[in-house]
Amino acid sequence: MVVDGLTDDTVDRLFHALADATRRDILRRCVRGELSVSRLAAAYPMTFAAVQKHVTVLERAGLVTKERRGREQLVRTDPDAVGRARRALDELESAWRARVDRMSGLLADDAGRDAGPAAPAPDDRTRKGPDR
Amino acid sequence: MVVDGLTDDTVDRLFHALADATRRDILRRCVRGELSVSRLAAAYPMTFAAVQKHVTVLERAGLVTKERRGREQLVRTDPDAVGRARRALDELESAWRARVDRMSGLLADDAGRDAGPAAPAPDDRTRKGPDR
DNA sequence: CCCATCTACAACCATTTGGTTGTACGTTAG
DNA sequence: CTAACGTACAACCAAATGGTTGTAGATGGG
Repeated sequence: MVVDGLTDDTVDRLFHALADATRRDILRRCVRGELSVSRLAAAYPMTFAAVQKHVTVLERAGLVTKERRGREQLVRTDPDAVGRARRALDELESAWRARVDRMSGLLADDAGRDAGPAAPAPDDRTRKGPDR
Repeated sequence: MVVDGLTDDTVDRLFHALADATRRDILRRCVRGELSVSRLAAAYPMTFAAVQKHVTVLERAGLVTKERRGREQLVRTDPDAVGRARRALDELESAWRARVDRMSGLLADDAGRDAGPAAPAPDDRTRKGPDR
């Protein structure tokens, strides 16, 4: 399942990184000027190491970049990253809108609707999506 | 951290549900006409129970609704759900754009830039985001 | 009625996650 | 040089995740 140059794994990491309030907060904080990890860590009720891990997750998702300055490591959110998240969402939504539009046509003959599924999902057991 | 009526928990569940290729695939499949869970399960190399769990995750994230028809349970993706995901992303991005714009002003006096952080993150240790 | 189908749910297991502590290493300030 | 700071990383732990099997309750077809 690769659509727009975004691998399944990429999207997995992206959404997984976003699925945590602390990490989302780090993202918000690190756009208002890059912060060192230790300064960041001081803002949360957890250890430096824990925050460090969160930053790593964000980094592997491509949401954030680290840049060393002297002894500290500055974290900055990647502005393009949100774009990538949005594209992943768009990729999902495009399937949406197309089928929904097509469906609205099918909904016209509402009589035969409870005879069976509107679209018989033509031979879908061809082992498509999940490559995990 | 509640901004647009979207709780942290809500957003957590939303993104977590999206952070799995199988679940995203289920979403794509269930917009082209609602499918029963068993029919859905036949499309994946895993047990019915496993797929059932995935559907539950999607349901608790509000991405999908189940509707009983006879002995089968039809799964349909909620069209508004993507909107909610997008809003969550927007909420993140708005912080972005605002600060980035403000930052571009600060970047003008590039001389003093390596003396310290551009924005001193004014008293950020006020215990904001993470309620986990 | 009986049987096959679809669903629900509990119990279990391996792996991952999110957190901790502890140790080691480079860098800067005094 | 030495001490303090910022970081990296390993080891460990509890809880959640993603999967399995097994059992049991509704429902529809013959």
